[in-house]
Amino acid sequence: MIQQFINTTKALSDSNRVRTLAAMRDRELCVCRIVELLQLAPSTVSKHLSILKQTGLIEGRKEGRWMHYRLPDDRSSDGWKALDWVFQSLENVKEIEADQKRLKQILKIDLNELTQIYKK
Amino acid sequence: MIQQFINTTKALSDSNRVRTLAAMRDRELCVCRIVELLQLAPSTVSKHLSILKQTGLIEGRKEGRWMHYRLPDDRSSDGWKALDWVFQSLENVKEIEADQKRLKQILKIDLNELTQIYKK
DNA sequence: TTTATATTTCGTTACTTGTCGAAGTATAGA
DNA sequence: TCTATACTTCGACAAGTAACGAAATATAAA
Repeated sequence: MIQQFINTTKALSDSNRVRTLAAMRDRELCVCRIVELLQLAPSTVSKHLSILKQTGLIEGRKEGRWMHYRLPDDRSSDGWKALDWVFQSLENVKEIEADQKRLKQILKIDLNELTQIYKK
Repeated sequence: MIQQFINTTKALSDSNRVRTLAAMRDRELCVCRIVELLQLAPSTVSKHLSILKQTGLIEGRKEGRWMHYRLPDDRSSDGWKALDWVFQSLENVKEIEADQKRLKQILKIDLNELTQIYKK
């Protein structure tokens, strides 16, 4: 089905979703950290994550109250074929580099503290 | 700029545009043949082609009254990095195989005859 | 020069998509 | 058990997009 491929390209045609994938490159992330990175409403981020999950670009794992998402475990999956191209295309893209820098700070924050931040 | 990458994924997130790229894989095509393949209005096809051209996924060449489009000459371009992934993903996709078959018939038709077909 | 042809541009319309806040669900802790 | 928390689902709305036909442009042929 060509629709499967189109679903993947559609999933990749939003910059917030692409930034999310880039942020997950080396680690899994809980929803609240992505909310903090993208500065979007939790409901919006959740929608983005569900789209990425549906196309097999990420996987989810629930741990207590927190939901953690990461890139697929299976390196030979179709999802990873797309991701390899995405990450190659994103090399030296300054917005992504800025995200990586900011993400380092966000990762230092304890999960219990973090959600206090965007509550205000 | 991440926007450059997003423009490419947006260009690839329409099945008629993807079918067009697949059809051009082994040959350049004039607009009227793509109109015949996709069964869309010429103005619609023209718009699709301009989107593909703007993102560097195809190149255009004018010859008399006819406009011919083809994949980029420069195999090492960013466009081709995307195209390599696209074509790999499209392997064994039945809609694309059906297009290739139909395209063979369309290529037999002389350009001067062809445009009479969708005029009715 | 006039007419026919191939394609593009423009304006309109129907549909899709990203966003939010409110409400719902599920889990942890008091 | 009750409350707070982390996330998701739902409904609404604004912005974006694919489609068409009509008009414009450019080239070839009469």
